[in-house]
Amino acid sequence: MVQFTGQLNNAFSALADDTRRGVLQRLGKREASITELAGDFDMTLTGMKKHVQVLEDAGLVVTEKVGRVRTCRLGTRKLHEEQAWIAQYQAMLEARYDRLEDFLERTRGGDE
Amino acid sequence: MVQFTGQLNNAFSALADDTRRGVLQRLGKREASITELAGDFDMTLTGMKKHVQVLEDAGLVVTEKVGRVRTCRLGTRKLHEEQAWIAQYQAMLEARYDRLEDFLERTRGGDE
DNA sequence: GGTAAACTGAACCATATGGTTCAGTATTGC
DNA sequence: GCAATACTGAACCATATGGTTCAGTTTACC
Repeated sequence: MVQFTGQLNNAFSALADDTRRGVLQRLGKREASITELAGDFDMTLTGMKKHVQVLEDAGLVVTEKVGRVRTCRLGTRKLHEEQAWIAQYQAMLEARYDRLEDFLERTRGGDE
Repeated sequence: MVQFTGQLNNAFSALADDTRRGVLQRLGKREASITELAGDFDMTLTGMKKHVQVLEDAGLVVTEKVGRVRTCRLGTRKLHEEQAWIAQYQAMLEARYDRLEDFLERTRGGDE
């Protein structure tokens, strides 16, 4: 099996934070510098830089420094694996529910 | 707006760990005691207890103690909000892509 | 050439996380 | 009643997280 788990860990933990989810939505509207993002989320440059770093490590954001400003944009990661994991989990829940239904059906048949 | 963000934080951070995702899949097959889970994941009882606590706080697992054994089962949380967040993010990416396409289309028309 | 802007890195801080051990407590079964 | 089982709680540990300040460095602009 490929090393999907590290990717899942990174992305899920990147998403487990208000500020970072906010930054993603903000970058959805328009690219932004660190300064802009720090302003929008009322945080120091250094603090925002760290969040951006986390998002970049998770592949959710790419940055490019030209001159003295670093521009942040949404990355290539589309959260397909994360979506797939959740979908598979839900399918499992469904299957369990079906088995329960089935069980109740058979039990009812036997009891009555 | 309702306080969805705390739920998202809890669930995403609960999912950002191999062991915990493993426990969820394990519990999908069959309910289990803390001892069983600790054995399956080669961890102390106390360690596993903490993971189960995190999952329980996120609503992904419910536990019930009868006699001296605490049985763990999958909870009621179906990750719909998390799935929705991801879907909305992907929709945003799509929309951006469409706008880009549109832009390129218009630019090409003007340039050629 | 000098000042301001934008970022960066190191250091620090408080708290959280993921694990352990150890010392209980409560239940079970002989 | 006693030993073993199953869990629990406190304490501890190392490292990570989310933030700060402060002291640079680089770039832009008058």
